[in-house]
Amino acid sequence: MAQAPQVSPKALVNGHPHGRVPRAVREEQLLEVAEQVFADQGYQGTSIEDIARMAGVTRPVVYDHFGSKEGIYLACVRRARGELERLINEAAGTTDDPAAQLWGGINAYFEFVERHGGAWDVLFGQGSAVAGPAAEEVMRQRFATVEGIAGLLKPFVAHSGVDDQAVQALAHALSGSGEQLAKWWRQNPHLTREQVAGYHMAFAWNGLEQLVQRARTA
Amino acid sequence: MAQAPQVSPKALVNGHPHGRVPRAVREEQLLEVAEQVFADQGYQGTSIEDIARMAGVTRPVVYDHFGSKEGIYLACVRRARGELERLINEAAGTTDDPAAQLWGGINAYFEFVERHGGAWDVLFGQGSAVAGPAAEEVMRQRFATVEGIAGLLKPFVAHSGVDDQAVQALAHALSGSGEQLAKWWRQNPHLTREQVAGYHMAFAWNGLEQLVQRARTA
Amino acid sequence: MAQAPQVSPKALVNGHPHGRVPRAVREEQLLEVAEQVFADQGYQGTSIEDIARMAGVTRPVVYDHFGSKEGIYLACVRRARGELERLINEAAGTTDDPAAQLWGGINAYFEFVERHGGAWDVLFGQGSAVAGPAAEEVMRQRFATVEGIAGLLKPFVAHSGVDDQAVQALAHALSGSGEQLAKWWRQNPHLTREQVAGYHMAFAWNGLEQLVQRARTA
Amino acid sequence: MAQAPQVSPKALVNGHPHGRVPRAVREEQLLEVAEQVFADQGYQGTSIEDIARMAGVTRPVVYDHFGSKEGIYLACVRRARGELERLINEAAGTTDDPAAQLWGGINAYFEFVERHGGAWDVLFGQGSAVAGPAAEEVMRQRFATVEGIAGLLKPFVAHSGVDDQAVQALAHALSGSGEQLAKWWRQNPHLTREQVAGYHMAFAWNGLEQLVQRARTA
DNA sequence: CATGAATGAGCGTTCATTCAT
DNA sequence: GATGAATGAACGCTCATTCAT
Repeated sequence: MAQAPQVSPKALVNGHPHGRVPRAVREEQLLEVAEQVFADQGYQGTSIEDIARMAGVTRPVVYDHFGSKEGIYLACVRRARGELERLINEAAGTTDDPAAQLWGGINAYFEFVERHGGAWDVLFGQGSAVAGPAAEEVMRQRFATVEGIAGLLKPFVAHSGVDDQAVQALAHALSGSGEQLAKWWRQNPHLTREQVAGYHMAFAWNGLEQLVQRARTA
Repeated sequence: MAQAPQVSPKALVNGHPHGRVPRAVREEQLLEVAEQVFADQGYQGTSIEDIARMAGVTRPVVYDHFGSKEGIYLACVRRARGELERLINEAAGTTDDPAAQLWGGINAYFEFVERHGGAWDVLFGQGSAVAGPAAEEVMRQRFATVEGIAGLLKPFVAHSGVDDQAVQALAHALSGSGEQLAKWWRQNPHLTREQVAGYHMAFAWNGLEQLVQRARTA
Repeated sequence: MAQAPQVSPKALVNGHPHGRVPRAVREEQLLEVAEQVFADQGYQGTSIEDIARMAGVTRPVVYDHFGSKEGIYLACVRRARGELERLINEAAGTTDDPAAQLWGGINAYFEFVERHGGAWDVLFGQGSAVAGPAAEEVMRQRFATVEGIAGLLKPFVAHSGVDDQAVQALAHALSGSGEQLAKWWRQNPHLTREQVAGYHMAFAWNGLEQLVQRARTA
Repeated sequence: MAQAPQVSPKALVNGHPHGRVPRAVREEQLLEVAEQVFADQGYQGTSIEDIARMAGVTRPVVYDHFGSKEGIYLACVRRARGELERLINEAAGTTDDPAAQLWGGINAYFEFVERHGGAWDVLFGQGSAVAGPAAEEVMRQRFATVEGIAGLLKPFVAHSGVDDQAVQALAHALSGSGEQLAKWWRQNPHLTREQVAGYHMAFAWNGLEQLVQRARTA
């Protein structure tokens, strides 16, 4: 009679795989854990031991997979940023209308904030507090994302007399305002995503002029 | 006849007072040094020894004046933020026209970036990379500044149907976009202050809509 | 008809056999690799991983063959010393004339230095820097070689009133001077083997007295 | 009445100063301790903690004084070598007769072996087992000593047709034979200093030729 | 007001070694 | 015969902080 395939029972301890585990699985698990820990305690406040303990392994396992503390940190950052960019691009790709596209992108960003809190923290919150070489790499990535946003904006302002440099500036301003609004939201969790996204849209689309006009004529 | 005030000849070593020095002078000097070091090396990358050495004193002196590493760091942050707020408020106080006031505030911010590089770095750049209790205090201060900006915005949108919460949101967006533009500027020093301030003004005042309109009709 | 011996086509990777390989072959290969690595990086500077990587295998293979780091190190040492002793004895066995025999032995030693650089390094150079139990075993082996040299000297000083202990002392002195001359040579590669061997021969055969006499009468 | 000067009672614990101790004293003490520990356990076998514990202090004290493990090791080596050179030069300076000078130098060396066992071990025994950058520095120092010996030999072979290079070779041979004889002595402590020195003198002064002649005519 | 000496605690990293497959 | 995964135990080094002087 045919034997059922002998699946070794990967015991789950604390929701984490325990004992011998394939490389790819361990890697993913470590990233997940590390994201959380870096988000909670920041880079300097996190020790490799913290990550290892929470993953139910010993320190050398972490080093075997990521080589150094900076290594696993940057891997976290890359993963988070990849996810963020994916969401934004996806949202922006569904329409050709500028306002709709902006709205889509903004919404995507705040969805990211809401649903990938840890990842957001690593990119913009507590977890982003690094210095030294890692900081530079992180900065580079941040600028790359903004570059991407600039790429999205460009078609809509073509022939408006706005040069590439100005578009870049706009992209930075857009991204920076979103970031700070997210921080504000985090401190005021009673706000809804729609509200915050609405505020961002209003500011980014209309600027302050129209509000001032409206106030004057009121 | 009036005696000239008896100034004891404070020997200057490395441009710093050496030997016994009145408390207040030492304090100011230590803050100056610390600002520079924190700006250059970040919080975690700076040791009390670094600060003490650059100030030409021994570590206990630093502890005597500021109690702890966090202590001197927060003192730096407070000093820098005080200066920033002073500049902004001063600029905003010289006019009643909303656009002019916004322009003034924005300019004040980028003047701060240009002329108090170290202070800016401590507030928004390398030097701002802290975690833990200090980070929270820093965050509180950041929000206080934004609160101040909101206070400046408020009169201009009164009766426009915009509530306080929305004004706060606008203030955050304004501040966040400025911050990110400053980061961008720092990476691209060939830009002039006028340019960057102009980009910020354009975005904050008009938003993206007008640009898009202009592009469409081009 | 006679079959050609069925040699399984051992794929060579990096000049090393790859995949499954007979025990004896692997062993030899590992020793070769280890000699080189120990010579280059010293005992403490070499990790089992280094050896395994350079041999194109994984660490457990090394353990399977030599049991421990000390194990493979001592195997290296033994191999090298065996080779050295073989060369010296061979050279010494070809004549009965004392001077010729000394000259032969000395030449053999410096030939070893020249042609088996790695082995020499493991015995006397960088690679010989061990401490602990391994160091004692190494010392024992070194003394055994000297014992062998003493055995070669003995016939020539028989009946000269020189006892065994003195012969041993001579053998140590002879070996020590050769070792240091080899170190000197290694730092001054422009010297030829003949020169260095000549210096050693002069010192060991004539001592300093004759030189001094010659200088006096000059 | 005059107070006796208040000498703070430097408590000695384990023969070592305890508590606060002037820098120079601590430095000397640490070197003494380190020499012993390095001699006993070798470089790799010694941890900073070992040294600190034996000195009755904590690790940072060692780092404060010597900066690194290599730092304190090299300081040990330098001290030991300084002492060795001092002894040899002193002995060689008391006479103009070549044989007597050689005898003096040889005796000085073996006195060093006898009375500064730890120092000798650091220079030539267990303790000398280092690799890497430290090894190179150590090698340089060793060669410097030999250079010094060559300087002593030179006057005596002037005009004998022996060039500088040959004198260097002789100095190396002399030093190497002494080193190995010392190793032999260490393994055979029943030998007296006079014996070992005598063996070295015989070898270095007469070489093997005379012995062989004597044996032939016996 | 300031220093010299010292500590306690922690962290990043490495490595020899093992065992199930 | 060989691998992939993991561990336990150190170790070098740094740093914030304290206290007697």
